[in-house]
Parts: sequence; C-alpha cells; structure tokens
Amino acid sequence: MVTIRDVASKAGVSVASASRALNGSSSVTEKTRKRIEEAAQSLNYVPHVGARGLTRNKFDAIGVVLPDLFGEFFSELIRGIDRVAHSHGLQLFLSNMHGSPREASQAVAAMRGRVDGLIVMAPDCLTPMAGPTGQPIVALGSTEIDGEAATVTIDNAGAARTMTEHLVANGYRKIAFVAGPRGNRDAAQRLDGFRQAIAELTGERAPLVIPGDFTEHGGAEAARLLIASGTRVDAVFCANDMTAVGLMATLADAGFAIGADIGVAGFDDIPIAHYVAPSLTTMNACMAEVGAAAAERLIAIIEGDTCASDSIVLTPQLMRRESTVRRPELSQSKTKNMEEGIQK
Amino acid sequence: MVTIRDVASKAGVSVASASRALNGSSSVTEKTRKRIEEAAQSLNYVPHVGARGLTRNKFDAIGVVLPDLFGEFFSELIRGIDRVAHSHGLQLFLSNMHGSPREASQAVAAMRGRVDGLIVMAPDCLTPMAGPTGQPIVALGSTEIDGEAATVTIDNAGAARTMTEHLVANGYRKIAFVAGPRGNRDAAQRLDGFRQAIAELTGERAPLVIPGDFTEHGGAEAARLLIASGTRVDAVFCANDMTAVGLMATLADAGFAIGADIGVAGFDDIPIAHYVAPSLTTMNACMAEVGAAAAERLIAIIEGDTCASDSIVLTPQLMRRESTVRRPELSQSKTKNMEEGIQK
DNA sequence: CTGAAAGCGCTTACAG
DNA sequence: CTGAAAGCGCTTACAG
Repeated sequence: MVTIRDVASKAGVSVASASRALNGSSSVTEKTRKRIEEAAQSLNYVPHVGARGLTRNKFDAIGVVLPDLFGEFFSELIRGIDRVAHSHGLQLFLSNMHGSPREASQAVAAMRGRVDGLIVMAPDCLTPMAGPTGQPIVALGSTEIDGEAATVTIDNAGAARTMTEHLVANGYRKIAFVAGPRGNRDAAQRLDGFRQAIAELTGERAPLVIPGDFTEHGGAEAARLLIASGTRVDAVFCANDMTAVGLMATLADAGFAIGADIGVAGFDDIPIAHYVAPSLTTMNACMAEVGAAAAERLIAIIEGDTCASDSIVLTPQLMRRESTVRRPELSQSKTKNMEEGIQK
Repeated sequence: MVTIRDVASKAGVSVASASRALNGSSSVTEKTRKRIEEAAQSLNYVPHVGARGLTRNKFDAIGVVLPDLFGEFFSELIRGIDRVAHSHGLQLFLSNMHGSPREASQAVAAMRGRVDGLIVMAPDCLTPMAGPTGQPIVALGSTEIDGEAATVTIDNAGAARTMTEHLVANGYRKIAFVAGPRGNRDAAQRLDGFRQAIAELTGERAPLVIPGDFTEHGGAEAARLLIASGTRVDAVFCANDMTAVGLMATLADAGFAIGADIGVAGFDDIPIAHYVAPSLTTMNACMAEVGAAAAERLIAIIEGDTCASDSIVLTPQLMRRESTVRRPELSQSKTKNMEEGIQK
C-alpha cells in the first residue's frame, strides 16, 4: 500500500508539501505541485480516507440506519438520500438494524469515526433510542430519539383521514382497517387517523380492526380472517401497501371483485401499487422526498446551520386508483373478469 | 466527544489497559476490567471506529459499488450481501456509481481506509475498471476489472437459451428481442444466447431485435415501435423484467391479450414480476444469492483464503408464469378481460 | 513556499 | 497484570 510518505520521498519533498499539493492548497509552487502529482500518479497513490478523516475529523460520509435495507419502501428512501448526498460529494454508510432496538444502538455506535452525521429510522422502537453520541442526527418517520434531533416525518394521521374520507365519499360505508406491527408508530398513527375520521364521518365508534404486520403475508392472513368471520365490510383500508397487495390477492382468489364488491386502499405508494391489478388506491408517502429532505437537513446541520434542527412534516397525497372504484365500467379495459364479475 | 483517554483517566489506569479491557483481552484483572467498564459506561463511551481501523488496518466493513442503489434488482442484491455481511459482523459501505466508469473509480478510491474489501458491479463499463488498489475485490455480474479479481456471475447466455427454448416449446415461432443498454455486458450476453438459440431452434438467422434500455419506459417504447411497424410477432423476449413490464402494459392497452395473442418473457425475476397481470414469465437471476455468494467469497479472501479467487457462475431458473401461456383458459381467474378477449 | 513536529483516537509489541 | 511509547496515514498550525 503506497502512502503519502512514498509519494513525498519519490517527489523529493516533505509529506507536508505532498499533502498540500494533493489537496490543492494554493501555497505550493506550480513546479513542485506538478512533480508531486506525477509521483502520486506513477505510484498509483490513493489517499487513505480513514486517516484523513481522523485528522480532519470530517469523513465526507453520512450514515443511514434503517429497519431494513430491502423492499421498495426503503429502496425509495435510499434513492432520495443518495441523490442529495451524492450532489454534496458524500458517501453513504448503510446499516440494517433488523428491526431490533439493540442493533439500532449498535449500528449508531458503529458509525462513530466513520461519518459526519446520521439519518436514523427506527419506527419499531417502543423505547426511545440511545441518545446521539454527539454527532448530528436526524430522525426519520416517527422514530423517537433521546435528546434532541431534527426530524422528518409524514403526517400519518392526516393522510389516514384523507383516505378514509375518500372511501366514504365513494360510497363505502362499513370500513375495516388492517393494522401494522405492534409498536410501530407510523402504523399506530395511521390507525388513529382512521378511527377518528370514521367516528366523525359515519358515527361508527368501534370499527373493525384486523391485526397485520406490514407484510404481504399479513395482508393475506387478514383477508382469510375476514372471509372466515363472515363479517360483511364494504372496504378495507390497509396500514401499508404490501398488506393491501396480499389482501387483494387473497380476496380476488376468493371471488371478490376488488373495487366493485369491496374497496381496498393502501398506504405508501410503493411502485408495485400501480402494477397490481386492479391498481391500488393509496397515499403517496413520497419516501424519496422524505429521504432527500432528511439528507438536506442533516447536511445543513453538519455545516453548522443551527436553525436546521426543527422538524419537517410532509403531507402524503391521495393516489386514486382502481381498487376503490365501485363500478367496474368506470375503469375501462383493466377490470378483472372474475366469476363474480361475470355473474352480474 | 469522550475518548478512551477519558475513560482511562476516570478509571485511574493507562489507556493501554483501558483498551485491553474494552476489547476483552484476557490479561487484565477482573477488578480493573470492571472499573474500566463502569467508567466507559458512565461516560457513555463509544469507540472511534475510524481510529481503531487505522491502527489495526481492519475496518469491519465491506464496500459495495453498484450502478444504482434503486430498484428491486439492486435491492435484492443488497439484501443478499447484507445477510452475510451482518452474520459476520460487518458494516456496509454503499456507493452508487451512477453508471459512470469515472465515478466507479472514484467510488473505489473513496473506499480506501474505510473497508476491508470491495464488491463491485459495473456492467456498463466498456473499458475495464482501474485495477484493485491493493484491497480484496470481487466483481459482480459481467464487470471487468483490471488485474485479478474473484468473480460471481450468472449464466446469461445459457439462461437466454433456456427461455428461448421455453417460448418455442410453447408454440411461439416468430420471436423478437428487446435489447438492453448498449455496452451492458449482461444485456449483450442475453442477446447472444437468444440469437444462437433462435438460429438453432427455428433456423431464423436474423431475428427482430428492438432497442431498449432496461427501463419500463424503454419497454413501452419498444411496444409502440412494434405496433407501429405492423410487424407480426408471436412473442417478445425482453432483456430484463422492467422492460417487459413496460412493454406488456403498452401492448395490453393496445388491445393485445398477453399470452394468448403475444407471449412476453422477461429476465431477473424481480418481485414485481409475479404481481403484474398477467404474471410475467422470466428467468430468476437470484440476485440475493449472487449478492450472498459475492459477500461470502469476499470475506473468504479477506480472511486469507487464497483458493477463494476463482469465479462462481450461478444458473438462473425459469419461472413459468402466465405471460407465456397461449390459451387463456389455462390460467383460471387471472386472465385480463379485454376487448379482444371478450370478442373471442 | 517549504519542512519538522504535533496530533487525530486508537492498539500493540515491548518492558517491567 | 500494567504502563510508556511507537505507530497507523494523514493534516495543519508553527516556524523559517
């Protein structure tokens, strides 16, 4: 491994000069600069970023701790973060906390001395995370972090209300909700918003709430539970899109015409939502924007912008699609031709 | 920021002892170890991983350089890498080369002094990447890297042949191919495999090849081109799934019954492939496994296993789904009820 | 403009 | 078992 010492000696200068030349400091003769650069070139010198970070206490990287690295939801989030990080010349250090608070703390600790700041999403923690280790940190979603941290969230409750209004306005009266994982704040806020809206709009005080876990499988399970119970509902509002996708598939297999027989709504607007058939009505949580906003906020804090620590709340938009269209003829060539549909 | 010096002085010992105690060295009295740990605890000490890495020349992290961080394809890949990295206690340093060879080299350089080894995927480079900077490196897909590097690839050509055989066996004769981006080796190999298989199976020497770019939009464009040209084809084999998804949607909107009127096949088996309607026949490129294999290989190399530098080739599996079923009645309740379908 | 030196936070032979 | 010292590869005041 060639070090700056090697290029310095090859160029016949001190490491100090080599460092200055390589970092574009002005105080160095054009001639020696050239000599040093040639030496570096010929030796194929690559600076040791770790060492540089140690001396400068600046790492040109930001850390991202997420509950999972997988799936369209996180993929979108990372995309947004990467976009702004890249435009600022920052590298990304990613860590998967695997839904475990203990691992989340470990991950945060493992970032010390590697990054200039952190974006953390840990909506599953019931207890607030261990406080910041002194580094700039922004919390994503309804993550709770000890001490102060800037925050980027979406208005889950408000969005759930918007969706509920949409369902009611479209003639669905009896609406069930498929919940998210216990202890997940995003899920809890969505449920709250739904409950409140339902109470106001239909007077229903105890709407049916079916357990779920944010996965496709959980959605399928909820559908089976619903069918088995024989409960008659007009529509189902799922705490996230994956749940809705699983639920829709199971419902369709059981002969229900999605939309006509039973409305289905999701939350997140992951890309899959408009590929499924029928396409899924959902709330666009604009994860890419959340990620980008978080990254921008973090960078501002790192750069010493003190006003940057207040929180941002993004408002999801309703994506009106086929799964909440009551009369199939409204959606031209895309309606499923299932047994039920034909009989009518 | 509290350092090891702080905990040492608080515990009344030297930093050497503090370091030893904190790292679980055996040569330290139980009593002093306890004192040190308490000091660390009370000070909320978090080791500076960067500094530790510098001294030990070991970073407990691996770097991953990809053409993009976004989309199900990369998401799967990262998932596989993360699984084995995590099981070895390694962090992930992710970098997006944005499809640019220059950025790829930069990204590799930026990893020096941060990671113990690299996984690099850069299938778009026409010229081989700058050689390894001395660190262990494994190339993914048909990435070409100067000097030696272990390699994990999938058999693109063989898989394309398998798919072509499937199409022909299902009665599709005139088959077009939608290509991937120019200069992408995976795409080129798939096209080669297709051409060769077609020549052998149908005698056709110059099958129709429509340009594409691995995106949904490119697929839609290809479909429009196909329709506008009036060329009659029985099936379209797309260089990847995203292309197939875009093509299918456009074809369906134009009134074609996918499967019955025209077969469509993809490549990759991204999760969306079985959500679209009709579900998409494709080759499972098992990206998660590719990622996992690459990570395992890399770790073996890092740990000094010299035999670990030969290459691995994974064989994709055919995922037979609805988009290549000729008679709609075969696929029960899932067929699209389009104008064409009704008229029959 | 250039160099010798200190220091970033840690680990690890080397003595004791 | 414990401590003083050197060193990881770099940058940056401080002198000259």
